[in-house]
Amino acid sequence: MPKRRDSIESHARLIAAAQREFAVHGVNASLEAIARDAGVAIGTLYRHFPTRMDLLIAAFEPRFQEFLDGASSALEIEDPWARLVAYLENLFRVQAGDRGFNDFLSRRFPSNAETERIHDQMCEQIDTVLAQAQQSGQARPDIALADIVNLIWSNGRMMDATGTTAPNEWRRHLYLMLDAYRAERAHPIPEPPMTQEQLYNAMVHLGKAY
Amino acid sequence: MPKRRDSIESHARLIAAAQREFAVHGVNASLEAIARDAGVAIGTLYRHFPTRMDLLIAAFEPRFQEFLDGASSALEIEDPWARLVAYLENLFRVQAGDRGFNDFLSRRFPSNAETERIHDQMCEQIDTVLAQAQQSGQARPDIALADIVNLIWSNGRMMDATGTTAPNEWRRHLYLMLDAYRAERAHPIPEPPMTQEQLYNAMVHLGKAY
DNA sequence: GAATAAGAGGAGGTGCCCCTCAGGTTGTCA
DNA sequence: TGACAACCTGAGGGGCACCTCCTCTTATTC
Repeated sequence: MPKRRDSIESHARLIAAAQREFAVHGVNASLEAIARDAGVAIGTLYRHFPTRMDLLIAAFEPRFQEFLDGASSALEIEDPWARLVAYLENLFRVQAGDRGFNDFLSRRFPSNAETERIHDQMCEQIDTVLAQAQQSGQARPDIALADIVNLIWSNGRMMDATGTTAPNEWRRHLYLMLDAYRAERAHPIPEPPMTQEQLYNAMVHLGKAY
Repeated sequence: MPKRRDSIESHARLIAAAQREFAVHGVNASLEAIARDAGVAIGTLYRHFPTRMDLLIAAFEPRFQEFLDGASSALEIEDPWARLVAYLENLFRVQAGDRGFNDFLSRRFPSNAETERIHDQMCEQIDTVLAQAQQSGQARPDIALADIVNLIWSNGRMMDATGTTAPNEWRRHLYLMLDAYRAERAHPIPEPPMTQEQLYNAMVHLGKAY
């Protein structure tokens, strides 16, 4: 918590700039560009946020809250299928147009306990909502968490391509995929889903940008 | 067409190295890394391939042939749905494990007439195969070329994440999506597909790497 | 209003990449 | 075998990004 007035201001400007830059360029956005955008020197950025992760967490905290609020509402829905749909719609809505937040949800950062906790929590929640829809016979039994994460990944790539020109395309993609998830439309899938371990490693691997 | 023996050899080594590097790092792979991998100096690379695009075309030519051969076989299948499935399975099989070729198919390079022709041809083919499966009542009528391209994009991101650790995951994803494409008991999708123009722009935009 | 500690600035070292070009090398052909 | 054109090399300039650290500035406090 900084004390000096100018320090507080720099802090706020940096967070705002980071949100803008991460939203457009993803979590690997240039820190120098963020400092420029905030109107402060690069040294000031590093004074406030020694690592990229510090800045990421500060920038996405409100967005993650937004996600949690929406998730709570969704989880109150009675019907398991409708609950799954609402949960996923909320999950993707908060990502829409924010390339960085999608990156953030797509990956794992093993060296950071705080984000690991967030991800564990989210994965567990998705797992539960999905399992309930499967138990009710509405969702096909042969899909898994990994398939949902795959959908998150796809969404990121769609943003890379469409930028801001097709801002609702995520919703089309989601509803199309939901039709694939329905039990009554299911046909056998020739490959098993990724194991938990494969999924985890893949989410980490995504961080080693290529 | 180079004449000197050493030149021919350099040429071949460069193409081989480019195939390896593009496969792992995508079409933006470092040209210096390719030269290193080929065991030639960077100047030699530029002598043989003045632009990145020249190298891309040389590197992917055989892979594209492979695709065309598989596509021909698929197109001979009688049943329109089975034809669509075979066509897509071939399309994704040739991309599997080659991040660069996926990039190549995912994008448009408006400044290069040769690749534009290739892409036009491919889009037209997909459009036809899809339309036939729709006319036969097997594929739902509310999907379009853009949805298939979306699947190509998704595939690329899956490769980013899984690398070589889950080499058959593309097949799972494809078959899941095929279930979404089936006409029987399809549910309405709340958003329209991208227009041809939006799709084209998105494919170009993907090139402006972020 | 002066002292001070916290903050801001930004030059500069390092690393990676793009691309060019001057000068040395070598395969080929007469 | 000698001459030459084609070829190869790699240093180096320009860009961008990361990150550090020394210097200067300034809000605050007494």
